[in-house]
Amino acid sequence: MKVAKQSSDKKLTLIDVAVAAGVSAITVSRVINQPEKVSEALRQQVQKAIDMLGYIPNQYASSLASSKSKVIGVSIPSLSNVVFTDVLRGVYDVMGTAGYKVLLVDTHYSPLEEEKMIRTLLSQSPEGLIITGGDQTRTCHNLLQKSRVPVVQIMELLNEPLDMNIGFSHWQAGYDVVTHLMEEGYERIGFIAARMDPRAQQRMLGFKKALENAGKSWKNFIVTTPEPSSIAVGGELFKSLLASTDGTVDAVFCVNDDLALGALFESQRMNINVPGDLAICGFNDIEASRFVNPSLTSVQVNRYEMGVKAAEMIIDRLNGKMDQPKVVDMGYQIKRRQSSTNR
Amino acid sequence: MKVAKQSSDKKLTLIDVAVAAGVSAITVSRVINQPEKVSEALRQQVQKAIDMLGYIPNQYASSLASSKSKVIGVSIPSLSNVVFTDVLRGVYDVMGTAGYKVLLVDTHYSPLEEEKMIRTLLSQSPEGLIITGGDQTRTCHNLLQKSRVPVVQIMELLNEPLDMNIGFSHWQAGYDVVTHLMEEGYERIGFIAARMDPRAQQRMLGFKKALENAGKSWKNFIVTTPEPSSIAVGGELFKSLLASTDGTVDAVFCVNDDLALGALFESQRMNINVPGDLAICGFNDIEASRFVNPSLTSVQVNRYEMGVKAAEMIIDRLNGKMDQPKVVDMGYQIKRRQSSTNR
DNA sequence: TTGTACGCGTTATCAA
DNA sequence: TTGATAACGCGTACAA
Repeated sequence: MKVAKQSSDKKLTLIDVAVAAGVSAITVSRVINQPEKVSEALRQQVQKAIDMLGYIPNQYASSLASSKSKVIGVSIPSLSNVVFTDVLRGVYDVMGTAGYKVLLVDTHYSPLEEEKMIRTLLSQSPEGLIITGGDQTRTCHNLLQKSRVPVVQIMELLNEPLDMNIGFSHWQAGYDVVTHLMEEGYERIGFIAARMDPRAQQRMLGFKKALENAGKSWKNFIVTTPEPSSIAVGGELFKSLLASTDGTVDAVFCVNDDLALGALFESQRMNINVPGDLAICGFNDIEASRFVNPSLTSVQVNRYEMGVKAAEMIIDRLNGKMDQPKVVDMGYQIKRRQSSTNR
Repeated sequence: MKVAKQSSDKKLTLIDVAVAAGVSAITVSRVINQPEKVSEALRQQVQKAIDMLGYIPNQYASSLASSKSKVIGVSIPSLSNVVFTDVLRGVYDVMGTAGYKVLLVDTHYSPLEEEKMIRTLLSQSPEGLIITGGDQTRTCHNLLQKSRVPVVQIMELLNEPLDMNIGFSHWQAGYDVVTHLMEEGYERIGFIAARMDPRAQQRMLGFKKALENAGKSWKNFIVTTPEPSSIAVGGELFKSLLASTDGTVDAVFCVNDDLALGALFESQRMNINVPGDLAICGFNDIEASRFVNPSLTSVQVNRYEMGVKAAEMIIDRLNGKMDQPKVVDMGYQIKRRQSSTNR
């Protein structure tokens, strides 16, 4: 026997609302999705029933029927890196107001895990995908291409984007940092990096090339570790660099600001004068870099805006605007601060 | 005319795979979801077809039919606050390995927005929900209760949890910080805070109570702003506090580490000796606090573990383990460092 | 403006 | 172990 208790265990459906409001199911559907197509009177009547019952539409049924998921998949390598969460904020803010849900996955910097995660995302029939960088597995690229879902690859400029692409040249930024240091008169420039993603690799290649172009060797002046980046690791790497260069290094390019802060704090403890005896340069320009003493030279990128733009690129595509550029260079800016100037 | 091209535009379905493998749809379904119920031979045959076609199941159809979404909803106030992303990592790591997808929403610290977001989450038929704190709207609480979805409220201990709850007492932590400062001999203790969420409020109440219990007044010793927290704002608030106390303040309890770093960096620029002339104490114990010079006293909480535990509480519930505790006190620890000791 | 019939892709149920 | 059939809850297409 079917009893229509208000707080029954059964899930509320369109039909329950329809019965309560004395209309048909499709009318309730319209009140929710295309209210302008329902007369004022009925709309209110139905809305009242919806509120009274506390009805919440079943998104699965809706998506299945309409083949519209209103879901955007996002894949980032790490949740604990402000670089990615900054971009995420931009994505969320745009997607949220545009009525899209964001399904976020964390790949832990592993292409294999990323492939698994992207399978997960695809099984949700996302209308768009925002993924980080270009080092996906071959299988993953195939899946993405076959899916025909709009994809934006973010964070770096790629040689062969799958579809759309927004980022900047990490290679050039690395090159420019070294150039800046040399212009400031530093001559023995070291490089420290922790677990390197493809973007960190690019920065390092830019670093090497700049030194080579200046006729310098980087032998013994690069110290890395497979550990993840942190302030602690930055301090350790810095000490290693000092050791491997017999203390002759006079500038350190740190592949990110966490490492740079670690190097700076460590040099403070060692009574090394920054920038007098040593220049330090970071990457990403997190807030602390601007306020620490001495303030830290770093490479600034508009990450939030990158997220916003990536989201907009997806939305434009979904709205049929096919004339938009598929590749966007966000650029970057070297913020010259005390740690590498005023020598 | 229906043609079965391999790279047709039509989406692949179970049936396409079934046809390719020469079995029925339900068998393909079983290969994917309950492989042990299919004979070895058929399983391989079907798996080959799946791989060849690059079939990806439609999660909406699956969820609709099984009324299992394998989705967990998570609601946090901010994506740009490491406090929440730390917890998130724990949630993602556990949920990921348990085969759940995480639908994450950002409420921007607004209960109204949160209500909207939680509606969104509920429309995805989540099997569990992890939400931040207890200041949801009345309507939101009703929705949650009606939904009968397992809910864990995180970050703080609540008087009346909706369901499950994990966190710690921010009030007590605030009280303890002040006690610590007084034990170290500081007597004129100030408090600075930016836009305060309920947890920051609790810390402030603990601060006030501790001063009152010591027979002290906090008049003029509290400076706040509705802006969001940042290092920059920390510096500003610190200067305001100096002004409002005529420079007599000898210790500052900052409601979080960002503000504390701002206060510290600012006092360095003003040549104020920390901890000699001034103690600084933060909250959350982010990594920088441990490494900055002088190192910063702060309140440490195992946020990652909190996320892990919250996820496990949901999963236990889903697995029918009803005997688990519904409230978990994560506790906290005051990390006494240079900024408030060695006076 | 409102309603009817049907299909979306999968799984539960039951039967073979 | 495998398969046929009927849901799942909603939206589309079309009709009234």
